[in-house]
Amino acid sequence: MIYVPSRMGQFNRRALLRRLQRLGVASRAELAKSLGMSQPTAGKIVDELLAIRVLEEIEPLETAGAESVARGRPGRQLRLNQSQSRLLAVQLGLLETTVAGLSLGAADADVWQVSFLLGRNEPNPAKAWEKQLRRAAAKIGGSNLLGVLLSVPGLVDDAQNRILFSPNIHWTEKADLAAIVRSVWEVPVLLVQEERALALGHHAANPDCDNFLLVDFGEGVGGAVILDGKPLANSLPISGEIGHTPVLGNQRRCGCGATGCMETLVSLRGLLESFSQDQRGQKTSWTELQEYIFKHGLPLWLAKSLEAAAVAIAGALNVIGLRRVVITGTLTELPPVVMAHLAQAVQNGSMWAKFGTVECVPAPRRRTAGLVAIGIDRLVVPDAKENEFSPKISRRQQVALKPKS
Amino acid sequence: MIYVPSRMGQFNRRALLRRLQRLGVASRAELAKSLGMSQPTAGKIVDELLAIRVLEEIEPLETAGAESVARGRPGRQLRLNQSQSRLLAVQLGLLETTVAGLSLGAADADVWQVSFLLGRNEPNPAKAWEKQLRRAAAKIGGSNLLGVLLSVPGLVDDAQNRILFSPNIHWTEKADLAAIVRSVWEVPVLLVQEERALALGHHAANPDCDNFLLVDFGEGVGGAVILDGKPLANSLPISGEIGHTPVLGNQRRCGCGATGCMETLVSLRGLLESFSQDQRGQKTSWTELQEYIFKHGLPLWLAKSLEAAAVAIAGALNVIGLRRVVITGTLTELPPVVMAHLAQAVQNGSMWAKFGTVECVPAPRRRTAGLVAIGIDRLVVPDAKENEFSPKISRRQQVALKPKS
DNA sequence: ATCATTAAATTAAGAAAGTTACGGAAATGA
DNA sequence: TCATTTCCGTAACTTTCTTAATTTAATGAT
Repeated sequence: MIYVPSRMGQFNRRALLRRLQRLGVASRAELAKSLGMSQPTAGKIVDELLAIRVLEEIEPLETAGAESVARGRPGRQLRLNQSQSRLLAVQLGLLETTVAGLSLGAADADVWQVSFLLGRNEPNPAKAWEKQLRRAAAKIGGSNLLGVLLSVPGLVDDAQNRILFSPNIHWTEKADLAAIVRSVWEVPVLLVQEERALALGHHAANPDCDNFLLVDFGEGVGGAVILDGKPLANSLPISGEIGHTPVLGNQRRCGCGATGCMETLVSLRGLLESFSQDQRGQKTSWTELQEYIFKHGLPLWLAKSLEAAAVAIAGALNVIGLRRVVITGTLTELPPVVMAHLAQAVQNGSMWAKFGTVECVPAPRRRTAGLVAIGIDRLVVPDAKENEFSPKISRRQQVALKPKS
Repeated sequence: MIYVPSRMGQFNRRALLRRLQRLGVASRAELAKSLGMSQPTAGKIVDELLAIRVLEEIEPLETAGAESVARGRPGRQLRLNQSQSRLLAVQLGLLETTVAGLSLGAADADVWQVSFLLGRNEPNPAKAWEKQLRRAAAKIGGSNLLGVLLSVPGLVDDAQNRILFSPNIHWTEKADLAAIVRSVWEVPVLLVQEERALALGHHAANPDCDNFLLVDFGEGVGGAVILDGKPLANSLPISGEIGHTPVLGNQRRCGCGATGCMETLVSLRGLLESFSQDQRGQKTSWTELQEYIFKHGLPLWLAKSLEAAAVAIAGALNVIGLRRVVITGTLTELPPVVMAHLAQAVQNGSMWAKFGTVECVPAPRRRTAGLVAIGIDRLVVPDAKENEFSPKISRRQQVALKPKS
């Protein structure tokens, strides 16, 4: 009744969840062996997670499909609970907001259940958004939820769980989005930077790909870094803003207020602007650009723009020490020659290329998978962060917060 | 006799050492409070570190200078042992190698005790180096050593404790430097990337500066990142190679084999080359450049070169999420207008500048302090790395390594 | 059919490293 | 001289891990 430490081994618990997410299906014994922990420990953690319905046991019938030449007692196979939507994903877009229920085992491509639009000239956008969100909530329901993951473009201040800066959706900077969402569902809410979700989604889909830089091309250009399977983040709220790396000689004004940002060249709008200029000011569209490249190959302006992007990417690779770039978004919709040119330019600027290969590959956006990964990491395991500098941090505080006896 | 876990709380031990290094002098109670651990725990760790002479207690006489208005029993003040050289630092330079004994409490500017040169055209440089090193060892001695820290330029593969690539000192790539040094002193040897040592040294001297990018200008241009007080490093051996970020439009060949690297413009040689070109091919020297800038202000070519460097720096800041750059080396020896221009250019390209200030400050090189920090972290606390993914990693292996009973 | 074999899961016992609680030690000030 | 305050160490206890032993559930051979 005196000593109230943090809950039993969150590290091990989190590690086990991550490993199970990676393996898909595994028995207690497999988990224990692959994590290097003892069977009793893995067993206890599994029991606890089963009790709160985060995991589920699979009937042996389901897996009987695989021919099993096992010798001893077969392990009871486990997986993340897929039977229930325990998480809700909300994606805030430029105009459209989409909402979906997600099971912990979900790792599919993005499938949204409900969506709504917000008028551009809404007088009170925060209020309007909340109203629409309530309507969506009524449609979707959501019982037994662990929490809501809110994917947002722009800078997210993790510590404050607020949006710091959003050049395209300014009203979100003032509004407390997390509070609004919490008022609707009354469960924990996490704001997640869009690109971070994408990067974690890619990681979930490619578990062996543990270190990479993801760059997403769309309205803007944003990035996120995964290091040893975990997002690169520090105590400062900004990261991954690769789109705002300046490009020497570029004079375009950026939405962020600066001049010469890389994204003014290779964002959707930037590309179309360049294309239009190249076509003597004619109005142009995305499909026209696709066709143009398909017919005439890579125009000079695009090659230059890609090289500018590659410089920023290669710089990031060199400083952080990476050898893999994952590209998502609009750029992957253009003919392959575009990605090829970008990849070559990245290769040319990358230190790693001198010792091996530097990969630069396109990939689909897997926002929901990334949100689920974050949800599992931050919502399933009850207790909060554990800082290496004070491993047993906040025990004292916990005593104060929830006194026992 | 069955359960042989990793030694008692390396995390806490390391944390306590780091904190003491930061505080300089502290009592057990102060350490416990500032780390958030209980007094008995801090006391036990301190006792153990005193026993192996890593810490020492200070006679109250020494500290009596400070007027103490303390109320209760005064704490027994502790500090890192300064009475003995427990670490040896070896700095491998382009031609010169320098060796120094360091006490754990040392945090002064670099003071080397012995140095020797290696001829440029040595037929067997590794052998010659070893011979010279033995002679230096005879001079310096070194008893009761915890280990040797070897600062090297170029890419270090931490996992292998080997040099991967060194454009200027190629022979080190083939030779196993760690083995050579170990054959001389017969204690653990750690290879440390030069810039990482500098960054940790800056951190040791400025404990409140927990997140920054350090860029060192010299023969080449290298960098290192400190995140939350710890060097940014992942499982891949390369990082901090900011000097090899390509610069759009730059056609100079770099020692690394690529074309257009930023360091071809702002390294010592790069600056002099540009200066010489600007002076119509006249041969020039560093002091002449200093005087020229002092007299005529910033020449256009230098402004352009600085802006190119700033782009690479700003890109790194934006991606990693930093707001502070520390500049060391040759660039800080030029008139202040140089740093001012660089700082302004970094500011212009940095995302953080939109929410607050971005610092870009010169600083002295503090190699030894950084090496001591690494030594304390990796040599004093016996057991090796602890991975979050398998918190109890290698316990089983330890049983195999040192069986008890 | 029964039993040995094998591997998974559980139970039991114990070690490590933390915690709180308490008491003695060493200073100051009334 | 004594009350007060703070530091430090000891004792008892808690959590969470471990190893070791046992039980359970399957396969294959006699």
